[in-house]
Amino acid sequence: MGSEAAALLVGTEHCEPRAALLARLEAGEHLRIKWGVDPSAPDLHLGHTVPMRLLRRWQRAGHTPVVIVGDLTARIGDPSGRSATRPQLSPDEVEANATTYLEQLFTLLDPDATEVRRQSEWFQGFGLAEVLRLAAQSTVAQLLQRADFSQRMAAERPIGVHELLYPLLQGYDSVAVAADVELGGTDQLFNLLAAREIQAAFGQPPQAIVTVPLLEGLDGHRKMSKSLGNAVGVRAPATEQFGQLMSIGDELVDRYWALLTEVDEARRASVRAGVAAGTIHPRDAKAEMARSVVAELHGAAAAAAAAAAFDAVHRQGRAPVEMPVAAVLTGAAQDPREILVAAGLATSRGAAARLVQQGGVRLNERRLVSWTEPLTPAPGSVLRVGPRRFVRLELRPAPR
RNA sequence: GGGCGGGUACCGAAGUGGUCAAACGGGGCUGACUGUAGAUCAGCAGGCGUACGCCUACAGGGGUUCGAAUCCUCUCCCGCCCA
Repeated sequence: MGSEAAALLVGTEHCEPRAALLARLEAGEHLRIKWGVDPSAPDLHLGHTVPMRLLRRWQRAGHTPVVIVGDLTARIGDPSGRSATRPQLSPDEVEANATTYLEQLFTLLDPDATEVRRQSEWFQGFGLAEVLRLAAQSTVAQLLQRADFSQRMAAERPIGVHELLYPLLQGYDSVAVAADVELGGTDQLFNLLAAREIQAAFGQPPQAIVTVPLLEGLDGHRKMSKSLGNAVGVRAPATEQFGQLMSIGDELVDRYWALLTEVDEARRASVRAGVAAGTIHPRDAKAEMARSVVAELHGAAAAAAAAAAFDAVHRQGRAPVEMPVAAVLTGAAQDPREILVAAGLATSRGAAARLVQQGGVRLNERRLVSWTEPLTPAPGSVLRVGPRRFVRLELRPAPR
């Protein structure tokens, strides 16, 4: 069925060569679809789940995801552009990262129907002669066409020689696993295309390539990235994810919904129309999106609970049911600053004093007006900083 | 090997002898407002001291000076150009 084949490409950006790929899919071929992961950092965010979700769709259609762990390139480290040199990781660190990475991946994919391969499998024994042979497949001019290279050249920023090699190494990965298709983010377009050349040079039929859009971060402008601080962690608690999703701008809601859930286009279209017509409040549309995204990761029940907790705190101004507990009380009068620091709500006494001065501290919902007066809070009192940081205070066990 | 330009707070980036705990932007935090942790507006933003103050900080060491992020010197690191 043509529509089934086409469904595998819904939501993708580039596809090359599209007609040929569709033909193979419609012919019922089972394809090996390659996806590379970078184990230089262990924590995944929602941006990573966009290709993961597409991979799952292909898997369910009977194709085989071939996940390549870039253990070798992660170990070398990548100074790309930044002034700070990225620390080189030890094999153990890379392995640990890879393990947590795969754990998270397999919350979406079926591990039994997934092939996991490591770059080191074929690069470990790679000799200089083979590196040179691989390098001979491309020219500097070709490699410099990659957008971020040419930009860095123009900006007189450094480009490591090994970075030039990355597209070639990734391309060789495709040779090693005989990929039929490779999936990647839009930023990977160049590397994916380069792999086609490498495969051809090694006598293999070139893979088809499919790219998915990059997810914007919570700021709505730059791509989601942990180092930019605009990411939602895959393993973050449901309440935190929900709150973060509720913080995005309205214009981002439908895009997140489309990229991060399997909610069908009809439902999204009707919500879009409702918002446009004024019959659906934009806030409610966003909440529905947030709920379905969180449900993907934590289940529907957890998502509903997160939504309820969010409403309680932010719409009704009530304290959450669950909050961290800090055993900091001595039973005697204490400097409010000490309590704030001990409860982890301030990093220093000076910072604590500032918070009080700015009117950001409440004890049992009564605003503190001065930090000079010692307090004797009863055990169980709730200390609150700002709109959403709550800590329950308890007596400290007597030191002995 | 030679020439030139750099290394400043979470990030980017000003500052080139005192008025620098260091402009400005981003990020963060607080407040007001609100439909939210969004937008907008206002404020805060090294540590210790309730204050005059002290300590630590502008890659690292040494020095000049009453006084240095700013000048000299050595070291380390980075970029560009020439070879």
